Amino acid sequence: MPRSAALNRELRAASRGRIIETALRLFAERGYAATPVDAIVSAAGISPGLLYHYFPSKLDLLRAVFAASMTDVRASFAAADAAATPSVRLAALLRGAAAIVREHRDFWTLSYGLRMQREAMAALGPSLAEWTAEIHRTLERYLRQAGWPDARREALLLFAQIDGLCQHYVLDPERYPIDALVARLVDRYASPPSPSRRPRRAARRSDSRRQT
Amino acid sequence: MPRSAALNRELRAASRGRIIETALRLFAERGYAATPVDAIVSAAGISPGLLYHYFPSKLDLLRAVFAASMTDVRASFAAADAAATPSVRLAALLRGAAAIVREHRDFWTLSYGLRMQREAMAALGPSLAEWTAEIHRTLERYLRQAGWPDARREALLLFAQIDGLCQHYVLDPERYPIDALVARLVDRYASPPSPSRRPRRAARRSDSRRQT
Amino acid sequence: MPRSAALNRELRAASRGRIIETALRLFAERGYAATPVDAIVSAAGISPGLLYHYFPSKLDLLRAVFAASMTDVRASFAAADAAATPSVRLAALLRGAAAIVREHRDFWTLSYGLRMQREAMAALGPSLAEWTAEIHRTLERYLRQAGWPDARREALLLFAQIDGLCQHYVLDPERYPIDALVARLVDRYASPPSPSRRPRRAARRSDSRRQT
Amino acid sequence: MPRSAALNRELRAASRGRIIETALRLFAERGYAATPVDAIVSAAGISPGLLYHYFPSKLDLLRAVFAASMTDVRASFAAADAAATPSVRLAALLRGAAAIVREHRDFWTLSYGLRMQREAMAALGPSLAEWTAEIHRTLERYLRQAGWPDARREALLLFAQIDGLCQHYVLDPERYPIDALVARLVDRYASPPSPSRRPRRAARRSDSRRQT
DNA sequence: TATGAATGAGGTTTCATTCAT
DNA sequence: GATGAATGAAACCTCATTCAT
Repeated sequence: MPRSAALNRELRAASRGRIIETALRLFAERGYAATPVDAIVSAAGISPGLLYHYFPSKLDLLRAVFAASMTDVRASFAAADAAATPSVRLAALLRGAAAIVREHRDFWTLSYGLRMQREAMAALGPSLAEWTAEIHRTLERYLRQAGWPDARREALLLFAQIDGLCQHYVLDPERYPIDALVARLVDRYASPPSPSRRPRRAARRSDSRRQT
Repeated sequence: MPRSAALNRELRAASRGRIIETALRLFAERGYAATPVDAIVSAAGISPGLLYHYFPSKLDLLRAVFAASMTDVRASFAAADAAATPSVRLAALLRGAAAIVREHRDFWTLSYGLRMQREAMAALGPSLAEWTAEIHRTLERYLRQAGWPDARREALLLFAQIDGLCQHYVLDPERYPIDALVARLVDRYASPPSPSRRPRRAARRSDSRRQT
Repeated sequence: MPRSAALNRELRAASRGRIIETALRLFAERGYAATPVDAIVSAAGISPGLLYHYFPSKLDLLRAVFAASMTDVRASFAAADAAATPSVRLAALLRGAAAIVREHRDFWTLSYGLRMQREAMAALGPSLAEWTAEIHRTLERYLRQAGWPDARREALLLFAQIDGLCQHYVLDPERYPIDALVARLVDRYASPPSPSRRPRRAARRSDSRRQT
Repeated sequence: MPRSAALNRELRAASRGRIIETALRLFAERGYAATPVDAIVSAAGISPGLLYHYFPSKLDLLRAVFAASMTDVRASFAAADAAATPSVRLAALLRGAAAIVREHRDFWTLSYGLRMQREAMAALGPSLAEWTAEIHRTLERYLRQAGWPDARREALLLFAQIDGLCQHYVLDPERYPIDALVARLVDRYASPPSPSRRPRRAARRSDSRRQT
């Protein structure tokens, strides 16, 4: 009976989904290590057995939580990449970051809380670290394409700033004016600094002109 | 006859100090919740009883760890405040942040890992949150005194950037070029943007007209 | 498919019951404070986790032990109250006390061992103290109805005597002749002292006069 | 220097005494098993080392506490024994029991709390049990000498009653009218029951006449 | 698919006791 | 005689996980 199989698939997906959502919420609130499986189980209104039916261990549940959120995150960044010009892409990336952090607040809370812990990160696999590196490379590329001098360092500075903004937003989402701040950032990075302010870098200025 | 009071003081200070140091290191490495008291105890080479002789609970130990590090942190910021002119103060603050994060890497690792967790922060008391607010106010004051427009938001941007830099440094202290990045920041914030730069936006507006 | 609800109920009742029984026995033997939870756990042949699955703490287990026994105790006293005449009721109450203490020896051992400790009693709640007061009121009522003068004090005396008997029985159940003693008490309290007996004291007074 | 030796003896006695007093008070309040040595130590204002200098273990301290109080208790009963006639001796014993329990409330609280626990009693040695048996024998002797029929059982009844009274007093010393109740008991046991009420015991009555 | 009773290793904490001085 | 830092076994309790149904 194909119908019952389909129904089963739906049930599975629903249950899995609910567990992941609940786990994400609680992990974000209390931290991964400080959240008992029982807390997730009772918040999700299921039995411990069921959770272990879907996830072999608490750590695997954490991995699933990450995987689920990362899919969305990657999609957003891919969208930014589709924009026409470098500076538009950069603006899209910055605005996208703000949008993502607002939509996936719990995920970022969890990530920020976890990323300082070597062991946990190792257990999560290299995906998060790789993603971080990728963001940095992307920023660097955008900045270079937009004509910024020393794009590597500039990317590090900008990445730190975005990361800080997102984190401060997540810490106080009600009051932190992330949109206004991102708007100002977008404005500031709309074009590379005018050469007149940095006489030292006259040489480089000519470089960037050539690239244009 | 009992041990002399001075010797007792020394013994106490030594034990307390060793416990706090060890706890800070392990909390930073594995996270507070994921670090068993026994791990601290055996790393410090003492008995569990002694730890509880000095600290009523694991949470109190965490508080003591914070208190110990915050003393140093405050001292460093106070030093920055002593500089003569606003822009020198700002530079001192930025450089001081980098210095502190390098000297107290474990402390910042721990703080960054913990600050996302409501419960833990509540248990730690308002001191950390207050300190954050104070940093922001200080930054805002320095920027305003240095003649920056919209100092409040500028302070938020700058704070986010410093925070991000420190965090990225802490994540990869061997390779992250924090000094170079802070130097660039100092340079960038050495003087407020000259009003003459504003026309750049006007220029762009005419650009977009052309595109239309 | 999950176990049937009925089977679960049985399992629960069986486990809870066995834990309570075992706890009562060990608490009686060694005292509440001197009985490790592990001793109960291994005597009951279960895991520590299961005990805490049913009782949130050792103190709650103690409360449950009390609640379980008090149910029986109350039932017995209620039965005595159903007798027809005051003196029969009194006799029933006295005999009932002896019966109860024999059937619930461990419970009384535990109570007698615990009731001297302010903290423990406070933690157990007012139920035991209230029950004591109730016994006294009941005794007083029976005695008054049976025509005893100064029933209040007489009730205190009688209560003290019953309590002492029960306690001495519990201390040496093999040899203490509680039934014979209660029989004599019943006999003695079968009817109030006849006013005609008072002259005995008058007689003695005249005796002493002769001696003078 | 004999002076310093004498001084030492005084210091010893004072320290020992203070520890015993404090221990008695705390053991009575919280129970022996539930009272940490540290509680005694800090209540007595001394160091743990000093306590162990005087008493090899917590149990030995308990033994010392018992020994100290039992000395007083025995003295009081010896005094009762010195009275001239049996009925006066009985009255003296009853009043003495009330007096002792009032003066040594903590001791009785402790004893009553402990005597239900086999292990603890065994560790305390046979002295308490022996003393109990002795009281019973003494009561029996007094009653027999005063002409009571079936003195053995009567002694058990009376002992139970005294014990109950003392215990109820100890449970609520502010309000329990122990003196009035003991007075009534004394009155009741001033002379054996008049034979007219118990025709069965006519034979014995003639015995008592002969003794008069 | 789903339940929930049950496990047991290990977590935090307590506490009787020791020992250098 | 006296101190108090230090010990370590054991106490209470938690929590990730299993398993019969």
